[in-house]
Amino acid sequence: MHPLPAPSLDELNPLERQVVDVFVDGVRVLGLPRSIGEIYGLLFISRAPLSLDDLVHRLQISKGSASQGLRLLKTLGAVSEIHANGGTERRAYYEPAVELKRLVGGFIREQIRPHLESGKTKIKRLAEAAREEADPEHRKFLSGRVSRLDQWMRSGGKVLPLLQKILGE
Amino acid sequence: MHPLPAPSLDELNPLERQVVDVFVDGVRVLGLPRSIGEIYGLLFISRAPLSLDDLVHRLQISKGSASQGLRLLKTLGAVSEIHANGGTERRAYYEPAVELKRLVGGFIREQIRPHLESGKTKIKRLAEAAREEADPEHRKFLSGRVSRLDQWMRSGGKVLPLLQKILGE
DNA sequence: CTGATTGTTCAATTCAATTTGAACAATCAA
DNA sequence: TTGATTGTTCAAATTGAATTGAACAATCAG
Repeated sequence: MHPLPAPSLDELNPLERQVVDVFVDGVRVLGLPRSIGEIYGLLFISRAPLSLDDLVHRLQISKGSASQGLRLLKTLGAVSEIHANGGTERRAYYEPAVELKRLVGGFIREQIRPHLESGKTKIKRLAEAAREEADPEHRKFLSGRVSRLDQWMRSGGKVLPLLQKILGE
Repeated sequence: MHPLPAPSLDELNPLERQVVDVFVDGVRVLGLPRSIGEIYGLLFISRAPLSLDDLVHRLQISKGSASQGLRLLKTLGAVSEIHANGGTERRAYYEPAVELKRLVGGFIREQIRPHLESGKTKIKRLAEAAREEADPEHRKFLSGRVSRLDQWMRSGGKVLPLLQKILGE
């Protein structure tokens, strides 16, 4: 009479499902893995903090995924770990950071800045390579392009703190 | 005496290779495929416009990849197609757009705005779902979270034109 | 100590996005 | 028309990133 397994009590309700989907979509735009969106999304719409096991059961993801996902979210400053009982309890629970400023700041710091930095280094090397071009006309062209690249990087560096500032209001 | 094939004349020289790598890296941050970075990068550092076949040979990518890559770059406004002889020549050549403003504008228009739009729609549906929660306390919590999401979207919408403006200087 | 609980690590697998390549259009010259 | 050239499309193959899951710490209670 019951050919299908009973629905798990852990399943997400429709609202939770929708919210999680919004975040799954959102993080894809940012180039982050789906599990990150799932985890943050569920935390975001849950009234009480959730444990790693809660996430594993409700999202039906592996412990490994949950653990790694939480680690990334922590380094992004997007979730914080709390221990009940004034920090004496062993089990950790997680809450989302919900201030846009904080989220954007963490993302910029962890995902954008490192690329800007390594970009600067590479462009220095490019500038040297361009100077070695024999033909003066072509050398001029190459230097022009390299310095444009450099200009882009500077613009990026300038705009990031501004972004954080604007989004912090 | 020559156990390895002679190096293809089409290969990128070291400077070109470096530039292409910078762009490959750059577009990955933006969530775009490697081929996009390769194509744009080579155009960026080439003095003369290149044809599709030039790209295929020098980057050693398939015609399909080159064709699709160029299409995306055109919709982003990052390359323009030119036909010699006042537009009478059949073969198309491509040049990169090198103004940061234009590049950022195209990216925002094609890759960011659509997500913001669809996000808004989803959030409207979320707001309805939240109103259906029976428990008043929990309903309050849910509405709070949904309206925070809405706030984020608005901030995003506000910040994009500002970004374009700042980078256009 | 032993067993239970909580969380991490990482090699192997899975999955999704990109790339390929062959077939197909479209345009032109002879 | 035929053949050559240029470019597009899309199913299939490839590749690389995310996920899994089992083994391994680490911490605690009894």
